[in-house]
Amino acid sequence: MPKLSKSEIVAAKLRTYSINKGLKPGDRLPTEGELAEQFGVSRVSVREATKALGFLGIVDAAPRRGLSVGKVSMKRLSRYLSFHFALADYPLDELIDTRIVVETGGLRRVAERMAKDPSIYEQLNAVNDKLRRATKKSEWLQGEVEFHCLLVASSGVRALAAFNDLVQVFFQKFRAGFSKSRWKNGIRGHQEIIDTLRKGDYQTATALLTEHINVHRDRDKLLKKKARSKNAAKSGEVSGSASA
Amino acid sequence: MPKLSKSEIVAAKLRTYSINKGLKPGDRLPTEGELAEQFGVSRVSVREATKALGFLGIVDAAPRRGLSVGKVSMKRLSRYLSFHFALADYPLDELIDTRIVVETGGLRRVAERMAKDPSIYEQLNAVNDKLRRATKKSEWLQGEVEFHCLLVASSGVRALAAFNDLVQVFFQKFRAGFSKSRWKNGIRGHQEIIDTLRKGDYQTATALLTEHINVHRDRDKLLKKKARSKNAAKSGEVSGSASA
DNA sequence: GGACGCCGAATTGTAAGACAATTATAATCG
DNA sequence: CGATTATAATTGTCTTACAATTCGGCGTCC
Repeated sequence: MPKLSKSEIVAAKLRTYSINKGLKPGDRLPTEGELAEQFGVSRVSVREATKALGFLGIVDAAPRRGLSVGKVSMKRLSRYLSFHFALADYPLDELIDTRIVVETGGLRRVAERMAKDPSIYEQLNAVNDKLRRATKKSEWLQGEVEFHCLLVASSGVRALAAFNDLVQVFFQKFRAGFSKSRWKNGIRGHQEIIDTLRKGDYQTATALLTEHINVHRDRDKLLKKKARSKNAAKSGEVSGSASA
Repeated sequence: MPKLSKSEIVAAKLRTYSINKGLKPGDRLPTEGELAEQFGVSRVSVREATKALGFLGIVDAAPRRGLSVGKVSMKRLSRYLSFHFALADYPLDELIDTRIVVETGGLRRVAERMAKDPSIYEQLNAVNDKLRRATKKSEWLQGEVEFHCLLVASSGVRALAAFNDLVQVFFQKFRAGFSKSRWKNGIRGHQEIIDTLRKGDYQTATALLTEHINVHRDRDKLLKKKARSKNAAKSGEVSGSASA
């Protein structure tokens, strides 16, 4: 159990403070100086906490205006996470399992809401259309994530959607090496899924979506096999030191 | 475009630095002092950046060892999702939906793993036994959360478990007013669920668990009806400290 | 009387220096 | 050779100070 630093404690206290006061995005917080006094730490420690939270958009700071509560945006989070993907490896199998649980778990509600509100289908359709028009890989990657996030968000279960945003960000790197023929397959799969949902058949849609996500699992196995045979050839890899 | 603060610039430079050097988790970074000199800023600015990245687990810092590239963990990121939860204040219905999706979503894997490893059943059983011996409400509350967390953790999908831990915490306040007769029912429900899982019948277990969680939904409707007629003042009782 | 600009004060942003806390490495002793 | 202690390097925290930014009011000019 790692000991928490003061700035982390301050961050935690800020959270409970926000909860206690029932603060909503936009509400003002005490100034750094007041927080320092209230928490019994120096302004530096408070700053390290608020600054870190500021990176994530959780708090907003400006001179003279002071601190205020921001809105946590997964976009913001993913900005700082993005460069880390190349380095960190979360086990793909578990990520896929997670995706399947979260995405398929919302499907019944998506179908229900779709029946009441046709615009949900239209939105999903629009994203998939945009995906068809994508030419650059970056466009496609973004659209792919957007589709799956919108799908879960369409369930109306916002907590689930927030978590899913995060998972998608983690997953992004595995999508990177997809060939163009796979794109087309994926887009067809999306269309099948939302069309099936519109008919109210969420069970078939669940099977389709599960298959759609499981494609990555097969791909990963191939990659690993390749890596193994390559590794067998040269087995003396030591990572370089970091100092300049 | 908002002007970037120096610490944000430092964070960005750290990114290009890491990418250029091709660093992997565990690799060492220059010290705060060296970075400050290299980037032409004070150590304070460097610290604000590394601290923020440290919150996310992207960098790891320890005295004498210095800075190193860290491994991003779902658990770590869940801490920031908790801010999201705190600020968003989701209605109970959505939390229940979330719980159902996450907890039932893991059941198939729990059953599979249980077949291979009987100790999983034993552990769940032990927690439920402890629950039977509980006398104080606080004991029961803790045990209840422990059971549901262990259940999801038993699926072996760690990201899902991390998220579930979070949901349980936010759900806890709704459990507070349960009567003792409900306890007994809940414990019987737990037993049924794990016994059914041991038989490998995860589908029946899914139905049982869904029902078990849905009990809270009914209760909430009653409470709301009462609250409407009373139209009482709101009580915001949340106390907490930084958990380790 | 109203719009415009300017000035001052409050607050965050950045800096430098010092010391405490922690821990990896080296030195020492049995 | 192993365990223990000493040392040094590095982060963690505090204090103080000042620069940068911006909000609010005040005065001036039309």
